[in-house]
Amino acid sequence: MSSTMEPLKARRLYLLLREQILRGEVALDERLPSEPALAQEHGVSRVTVRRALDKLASDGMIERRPGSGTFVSGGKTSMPVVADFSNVLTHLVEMGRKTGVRLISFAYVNATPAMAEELRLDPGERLQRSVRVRLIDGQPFSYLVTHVPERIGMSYSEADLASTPLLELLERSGLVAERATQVIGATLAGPEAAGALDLDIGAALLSMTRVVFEPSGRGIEHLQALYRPDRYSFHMDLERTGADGARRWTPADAVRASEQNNENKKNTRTKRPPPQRRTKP
Amino acid sequence: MSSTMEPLKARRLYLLLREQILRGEVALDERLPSEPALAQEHGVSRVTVRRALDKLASDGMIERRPGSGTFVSGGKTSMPVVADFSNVLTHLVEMGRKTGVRLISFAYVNATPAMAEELRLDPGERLQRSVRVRLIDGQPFSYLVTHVPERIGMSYSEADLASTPLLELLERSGLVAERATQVIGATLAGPEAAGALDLDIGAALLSMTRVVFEPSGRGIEHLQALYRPDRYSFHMDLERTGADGARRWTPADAVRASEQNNENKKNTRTKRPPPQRRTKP
DNA sequence: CCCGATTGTCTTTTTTATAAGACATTTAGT
DNA sequence: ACTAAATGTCTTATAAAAAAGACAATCGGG
Repeated sequence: MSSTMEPLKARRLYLLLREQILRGEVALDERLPSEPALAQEHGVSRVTVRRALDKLASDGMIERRPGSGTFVSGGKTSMPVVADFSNVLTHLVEMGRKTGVRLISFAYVNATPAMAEELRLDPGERLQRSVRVRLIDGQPFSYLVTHVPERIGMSYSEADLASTPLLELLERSGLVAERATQVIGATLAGPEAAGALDLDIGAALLSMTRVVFEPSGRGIEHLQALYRPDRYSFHMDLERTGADGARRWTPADAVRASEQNNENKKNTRTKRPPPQRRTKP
Repeated sequence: MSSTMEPLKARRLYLLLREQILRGEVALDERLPSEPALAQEHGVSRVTVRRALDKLASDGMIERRPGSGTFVSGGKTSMPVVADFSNVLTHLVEMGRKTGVRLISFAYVNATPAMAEELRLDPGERLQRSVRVRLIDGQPFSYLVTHVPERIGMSYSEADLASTPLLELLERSGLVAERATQVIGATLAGPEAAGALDLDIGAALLSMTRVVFEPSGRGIEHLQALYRPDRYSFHMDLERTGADGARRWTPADAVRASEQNNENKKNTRTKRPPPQRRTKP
């Protein structure tokens, strides 16, 4: 299965160290082996080790102190902006108000066969296609490609799109969103998405595809969303209800945006999350 | 933000074409530009174009016909094994029965500070750490790293782990799982996960971190799961309930495993999904 | 204050990826 | 059967990444 397109050695080592750190195999604030040691251990040159460490440092995962060594610096400093889960979409609407939106492109296109099928429309039907980027604190965190049937898209303007969440626009114009399907997956960043999200090409992205239907069964919105996983993730709290025979997990809460953590590699000494644990009775 | 670790040209082109195909900018079964044309268009040599196309072909995204050209071959042939959403975990338990499990490693370790905090335990407490790979039809689709407090882990054997889902083992030994938190994100495959999941290093992975608590508030399971997004994804169907004033989206269904599609590059002519659309009334 | 070990920054050589082109093979159409 | 255009497979030259080593700058500890 592995093709000949082997990653470069530096990238390989980067991903290896990254995996170890994320998994906690190297504890927080612990010193990594020295560069010469890593070079020998992995059978590569020090230049290569250095490139891998450079990338880790720019990710904010390690901190390098000349003369002392390189140290693991708080891997997961994600702190929440919690929200309700039962209303995933509603939450997104509300969040749309707090965050900024950049409209990248806006046009009318013919539906591809695949798109038409997903929206339960006739193939070749005209669709309004818009590409937007959502920002939080001026930092992009999601890349959204939306397709809406032309006649529906006519009910709002291009300017509306840059300021108001789409679902709100749709309901405002009398449409009823009754059913929706969502698929959450992962993919690699292509040049477009990477550029819009200020990421390297080939970075990991959280993807969500959502199709919203009106009571008649016809689709009124097709959304392909790509998220920077370090700035956005899906959270849910579950509780077990019901007796032992018919036990169930019921959602209580979900979808939260992580406030970005790193971003500035030369910041004021990595703060690690407070221990805040509880002693046993 | 972009570091100096630029992807190679072949990889860059691969991700570019991949993005275009997934986004439907090149329709299904349509012919791509010829190799020389692509080379000129992107300012690279034909060898590089060729390497990018090789990778796309091994992903099953394109089909190359000597003398004719290269064609897009059904990008998303994912077909379901649907399940209920309200009981995400229950579903996983049931699915555990249908799929195979390979136990990769099994050991007792000291809790890292981060792990102890997530489980609300004392730092340094002994944990049972197990690494498993879940298979569906003999193909790996998830890589699971589980941490369980030692005394709890004692209640079952290593062999149990390879055959029975962990949550079932826990409840079988009298423990009550009352609360759980899940976080869904995305990450890049390191060497370990990539090897276990039969993927290239640097592939995109769906990640889920789950922590289960008993009524006392102490954690009894910490699961770090990595999924191959082409074989596993989270699905949910939502319905809008309630009146216009207090409209809500309520989940109806979720978590499904896609039956794998490609995998064998030399298979019996790519079958494309049946059109199966509906005509308007 | 010095010593040893570390990261930071060069240079030079070797290895690998890419570029450029020639030519064979397959296919669809005339 | 022939032709035009496509992929498949080479060869050789160039550009870029990696290896190997030297040396300076910084830090911590004895």
